[in-house]
Amino acid sequence: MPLSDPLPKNYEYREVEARWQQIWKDEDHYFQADSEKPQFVIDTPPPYPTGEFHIGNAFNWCYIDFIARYKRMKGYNVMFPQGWDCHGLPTEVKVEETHKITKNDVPRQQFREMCRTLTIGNIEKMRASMRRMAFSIDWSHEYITMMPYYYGKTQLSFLRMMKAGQIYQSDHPVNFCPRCETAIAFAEVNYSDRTTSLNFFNFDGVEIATTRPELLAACVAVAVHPEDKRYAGKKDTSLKVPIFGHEVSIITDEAVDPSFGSGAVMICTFGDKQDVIWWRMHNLPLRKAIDKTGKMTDIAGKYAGMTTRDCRKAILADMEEQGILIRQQPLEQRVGTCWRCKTPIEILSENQWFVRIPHEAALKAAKEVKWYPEHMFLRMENWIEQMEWDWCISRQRLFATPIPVWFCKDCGEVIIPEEAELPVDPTVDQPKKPCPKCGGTSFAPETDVLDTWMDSSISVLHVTGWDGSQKTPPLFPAQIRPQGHDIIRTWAFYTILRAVSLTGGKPWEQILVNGMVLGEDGFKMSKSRGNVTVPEEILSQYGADSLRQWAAAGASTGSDIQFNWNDVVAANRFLTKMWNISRFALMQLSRESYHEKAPVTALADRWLLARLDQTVREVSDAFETYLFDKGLRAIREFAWDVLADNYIEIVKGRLYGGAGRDGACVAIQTALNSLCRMLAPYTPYFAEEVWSAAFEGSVHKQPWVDFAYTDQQALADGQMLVRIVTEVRRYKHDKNLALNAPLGTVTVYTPDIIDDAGDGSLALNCTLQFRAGKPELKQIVSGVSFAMGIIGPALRGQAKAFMQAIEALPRDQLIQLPKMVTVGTEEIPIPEGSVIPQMSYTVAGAAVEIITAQDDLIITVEQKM
RNA sequence: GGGCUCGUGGUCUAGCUGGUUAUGACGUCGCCUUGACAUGGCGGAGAUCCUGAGUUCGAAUCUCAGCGAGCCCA
Repeated sequence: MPLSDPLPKNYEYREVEARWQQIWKDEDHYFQADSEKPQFVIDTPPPYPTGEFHIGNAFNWCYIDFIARYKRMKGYNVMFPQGWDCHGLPTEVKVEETHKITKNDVPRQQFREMCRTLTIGNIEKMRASMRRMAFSIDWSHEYITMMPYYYGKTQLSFLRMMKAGQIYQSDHPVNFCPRCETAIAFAEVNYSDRTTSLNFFNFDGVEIATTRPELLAACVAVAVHPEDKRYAGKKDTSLKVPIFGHEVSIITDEAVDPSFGSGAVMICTFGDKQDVIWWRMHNLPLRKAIDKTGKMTDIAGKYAGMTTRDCRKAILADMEEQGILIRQQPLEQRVGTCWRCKTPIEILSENQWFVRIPHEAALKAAKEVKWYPEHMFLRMENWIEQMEWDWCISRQRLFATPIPVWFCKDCGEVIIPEEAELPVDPTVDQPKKPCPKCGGTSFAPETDVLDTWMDSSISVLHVTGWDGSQKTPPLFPAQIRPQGHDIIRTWAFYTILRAVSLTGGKPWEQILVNGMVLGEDGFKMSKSRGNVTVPEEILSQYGADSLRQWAAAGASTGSDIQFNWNDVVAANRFLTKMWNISRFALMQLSRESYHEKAPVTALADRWLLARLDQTVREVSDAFETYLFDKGLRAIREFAWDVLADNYIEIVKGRLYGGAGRDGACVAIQTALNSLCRMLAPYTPYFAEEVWSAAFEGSVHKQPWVDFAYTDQQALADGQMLVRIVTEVRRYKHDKNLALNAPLGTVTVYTPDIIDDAGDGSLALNCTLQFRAGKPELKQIVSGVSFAMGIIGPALRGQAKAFMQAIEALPRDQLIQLPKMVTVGTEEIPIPEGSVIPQMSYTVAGAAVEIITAQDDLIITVEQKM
């Protein structure tokens, strides 16, 4: 064993972490294509390359890395790929800001190139943080969605689904962000509260309340409740729209709330989602009053060209002038906003591309996946069941995967490329053949691009080796998807949908859902709140291993986790403690040679190994079910409480003294070895540093701990030994004695005699003798306790009265319990073992002093005079 | 308005398939520099387990209602 150099006094995480980062090789974590081992493929989330790896990412990746490292040690062929979900609006916005341009100021291709350059730089920065965190990523399986090799697959998946009839083009109302000038999906709509004014006005004799007067030009009907007596007989009569003058009918619909305003509502195309429902149900005409840039269209007459805001003011002013504006009142409402730019969305009817939602198949696949924690499945179920519209996948932006389609200028036919031609950019490339329908040779490119989720929702297909040549990719399905609960309805759902549509099966066997990271104040981290902590700050103050422990132990799996410096500091202290334990262990093991195969016979040594056995099982179980907090707690308890505070203190004398030293050395060596392995997934730097000082090779190449040691007697007696030590410590403390002060003869009375191999005497600096049974002292009953586990089931409703009866008995009767007791008017038998008298003792003579007197443990001391 | 999750010492947190003295950390108080560690050891104080009702012999744990928080959705 390489034990020549003692460990330095302090654990310098800065030096250690930097050093191992240099020594470890990327290849150590590569997935081996030709391996015999069972595969464990992780469908890692591809983060958006903002340039900053934030604490939410760090938290998520810690979970992934715990799993990857554990599974490797368990003998799996692990793939921990790393993707980058590049496309999207934030990068476009950043480029516009940086270059002080708008997307239309430069050629399309040049703008996209600027986006790519920015993205590459951002990825570079984030990779550095991830390496510092010691994430065991397989960099040979990195993917960047903006690269041709990836977006070609996105396009291929588009064509396949289109050919299968799962993707279609349609004129349909969609959520539209006028600021981003693009359609967005429901998943991208957020809702926020705002106060607006509800305007009551005279609509050709009917009072109408509306929050959107600017949509008057788009009014296509007025609706009332069928039972509303105020409008009885008015059904199908027509009204003249004020200001604009076109005629609309009165229709009836159950969904109108008669108690809201006047009970009559104007239907416009489109003010909100309800308008869309009515529009479709009643087959109403379409009047587009707002265009894609949020300006009024020609049908708005003199208001054309105004923004919706200006138009609202102008129309309200005109209504007032005409004397038809009755009154206005404030109204709290929730308005849909674009999740990226917070602009209120409009619902516009535009020609867009859609993916059909296969509700049943998606739900079935979602059910087949094992969810951790289980209840997260409900979120998916609720989402799928309430989806009404298909998924709008076209976007009117630039930095995204192009939709691989042209239109024949002569006949309008949709032209698609051969799969072998992919990737294509229809705004650059041309179809290779004339139009199959009319033979035309001039084409218009589809300038719309794909929703970014179209890229990221095939991550699992990409990492499992999908290239379109096979129905099921070679490594499909992946074993696990780790992700946050915020993207269940997006990434998780879309991935299931795409896997079902393209392969017919579930994408992963398991999904592990982690919580959100909240700030120290318990609120979501946000710059405006000033409660943001970045991983780099934690890394530079306490190191990666401490941050990783916070992620593991800060909250149970699935719960949101509050960031907390205390936990990071505590994690750091644990490393210090563990370091000193390791130093002590290595010092002992190298101080003098010992027999590595020596039998372990002393009680303390057997107790340590039996407790280690328990710990190993607990930690292994925790990893199998992804309860990382539980695993780390078990390790800490074993290392700190069992090993350091009790075991080492108890056997120190034997380690220095000589006799029985071998067994202790074997026990310590075994414990240290196991601890390093169990810590390896949590604290890879620390575990490697200690392992390399004590053992051969890399801890990360070791198999998971395979240790079994069952010894019930040692567990019980060891625990008793710990109690004895604790009691004597307390006694010395109470007597203001130093803990190593000599104590004369201490006698321990327990039901069965304990053989501590002389450890107790050395540890407590006294002559410790063990006796079975009870001492010759004056016994008194100080109280009584009950075994509820016996009394409850045996006596049910009589339990309380029974206990009261027992407590009412004279205390001295409890030493020899009677067989029966009177409860109320009834004599009932006392169940075996149900009543436990609490004994205490007094000193008969002055010779001994009592340290403690409990039911099963009495300790006396005979002070040397 | 609906769904999900949660409410435990000053702070954060475990337990929550009902049954010893409710776990641990941070903080706090006292004692101790003992040959791994003062970034430590030992000991202590500190909890109406959000409120109310119910089920039960027994509730932090199960049920219902209320209050409050977070997330997701309408």
